[in-house]
Amino acid sequence: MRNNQPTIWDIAIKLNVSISTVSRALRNAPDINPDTKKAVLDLAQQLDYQPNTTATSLRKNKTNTIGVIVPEFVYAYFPNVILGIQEVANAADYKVLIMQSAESLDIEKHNLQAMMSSRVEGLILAITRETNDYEHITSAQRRGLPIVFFNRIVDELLGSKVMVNDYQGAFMAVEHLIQTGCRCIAHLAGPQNLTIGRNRLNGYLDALKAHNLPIEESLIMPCNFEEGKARMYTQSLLNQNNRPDALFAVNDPTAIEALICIQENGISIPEQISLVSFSNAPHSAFITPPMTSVVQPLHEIGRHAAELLFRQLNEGSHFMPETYTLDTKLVLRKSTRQS
Amino acid sequence: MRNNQPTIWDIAIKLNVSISTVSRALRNAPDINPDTKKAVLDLAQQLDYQPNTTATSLRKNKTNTIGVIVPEFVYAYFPNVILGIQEVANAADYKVLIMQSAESLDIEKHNLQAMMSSRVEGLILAITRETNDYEHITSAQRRGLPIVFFNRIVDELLGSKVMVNDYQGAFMAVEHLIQTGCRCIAHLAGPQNLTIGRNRLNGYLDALKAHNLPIEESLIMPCNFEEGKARMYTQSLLNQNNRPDALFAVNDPTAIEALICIQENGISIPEQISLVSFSNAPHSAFITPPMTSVVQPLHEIGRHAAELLFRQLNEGSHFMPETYTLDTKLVLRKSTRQS
DNA sequence: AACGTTATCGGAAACGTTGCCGAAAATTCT
DNA sequence: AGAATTTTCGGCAACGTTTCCGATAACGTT
Repeated sequence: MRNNQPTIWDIAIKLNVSISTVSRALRNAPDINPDTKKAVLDLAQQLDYQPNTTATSLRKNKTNTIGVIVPEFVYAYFPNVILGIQEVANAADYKVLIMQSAESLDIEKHNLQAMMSSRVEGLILAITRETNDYEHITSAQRRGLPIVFFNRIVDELLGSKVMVNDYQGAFMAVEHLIQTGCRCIAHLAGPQNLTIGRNRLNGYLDALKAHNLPIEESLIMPCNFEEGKARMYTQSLLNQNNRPDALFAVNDPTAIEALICIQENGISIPEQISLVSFSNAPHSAFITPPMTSVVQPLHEIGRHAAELLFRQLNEGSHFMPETYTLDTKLVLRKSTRQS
Repeated sequence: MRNNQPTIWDIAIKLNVSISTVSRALRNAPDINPDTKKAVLDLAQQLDYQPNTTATSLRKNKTNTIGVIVPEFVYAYFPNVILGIQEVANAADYKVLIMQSAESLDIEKHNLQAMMSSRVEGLILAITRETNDYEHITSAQRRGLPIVFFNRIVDELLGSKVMVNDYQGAFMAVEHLIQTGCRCIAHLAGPQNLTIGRNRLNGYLDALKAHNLPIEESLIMPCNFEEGKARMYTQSLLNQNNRPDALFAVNDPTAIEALICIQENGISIPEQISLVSFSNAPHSAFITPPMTSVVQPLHEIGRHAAELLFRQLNEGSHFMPETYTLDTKLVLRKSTRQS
């Protein structure tokens, strides 16, 4: 009932040749008579023959598949990166196996096992926010699995990495807030085990220092990408005696939560509080108000990650991991004041 | 360099048993000594053995993989549906192979071939807006590939289908516009070869009729999901002598384009023009102004599609295709007037 | 005419796994 | 004790493909 697809064997008996000959005809083998080759190709076309990739994979010990594991993809960030990945993978005739870890370490481990079991030739990985134990990852690497990391990056892990200039982006964002008159700037921060979280925090801190503004620990909120945290911390910031006049959010989901909270409190943006986000959700331009945002080149992140992975696949063991840092730019919209 | 993963053969020689015994131990075969089974499992664990799924697939003629082809996934709709699909697929221990057709028939055909070549056991498919030739699809079905359609549905194709109550949703939306005082309601329509386009148009038409409003052909714009069309047609609507006082958009991307165009023309929503969309992008609530929208249960669409597919896989040839229609609801926000 | 060369092909093993079948060993029954 | 049964295991073929190796036939060379 399934499995009614023709095989090279079907072609072989129908043409009264051996399966070796059919196989030779279907690839571009040299030692084959042009006539028999044509006959095979014609019949293959007529039967709509599709080579069984599982058989080919097994025989050649090569699956032509790369894996992608992301924490989620309901927000625009990861789908857009994946788009870039698929672009270069398809061009290289590779399939892409996509899995979601749902920000759960257990699911990430499980996904990684499934990837290993599927014998993906390489992996592009953004770890979960709760991944603080890397044994499953290093073990896969010891097995010889090339891994390219992006977005969620930790120093402890070796391998190629694609990141954006988080520090510079954060610095620009906060500097913009200062230049538009904000003096009490809070940061809704990301996980500090991830460079993305640390670098954005450092950009925030250094921008304050560069402009001789004091650093208040109480203005740095550990939202950690966790749903609901940003909303909670924003509320507590709004309740503080010296209410901040600006918020710098570590990413879009965090910023959206803050936005909702601020609006629920009837506080106007940007008159009373400025808000700047870090990401590039296409809808940033349409939310109320249009959000000033540090923009990342999402497709390029995906493309570069995939290209690094394929370089590693091709160059083999003497490939040295590379870290690619892409620039960000600050797009001014209506959630911050005019300078 | 790759392929350094242990096989059952490695386990077999190390324990001085046959590979059959190892195989029996690893699955839950009955005829095996508990002691040797334990020895095998222990060693497998120690070696971090992962079964080679390509070998298993080839041997069992079963890939434990389903395919998903969608036109795009940068907008929130498809990622959310895929989430639902992955949920039930993972629970059934199936992998999900995801491809994008980028609204291109050629790519869709190419993707379908790749799916066949990968021997996916079933497919969940939303065709492109330009798919008007179904030979590649029916041919796959004749081969025995179960296909479940969603979102982009045409009557000509047989198979299970998951849709939402487009007619009812459109009717509610337009009725709401009428009840809030709109009298000249335009429709930014979808492709008429798709039921999604036709049903939403029919809901629009019948709502007008039910309230004794005239139907103007010039108010029905064939945007057809094509990028830029909605913007262009909205502009031409705004230039008309009797400018419409409401727009009903066939989906979110279309509505967003209309929104931009309206705002660029300095026309206020909803005072001068009401706007209602059909979809459930999570950001609908945050755009300027928050958009009144016909909401679809995205996860449920994915879940039902996957469940229908698995039922077909399990029940085999005597499964009769089913069409599942999910209800929509109208969420009132600020892009339409208060009634 | 005998030889070497080339073009073209078939046989067979292999990739890692499963599952049937039969064999040996261990157990139970008479 | 011998027979019958059960438990446990190994051998082997198979899934569809690739690829090495050797065989055959046709050709050209002396």
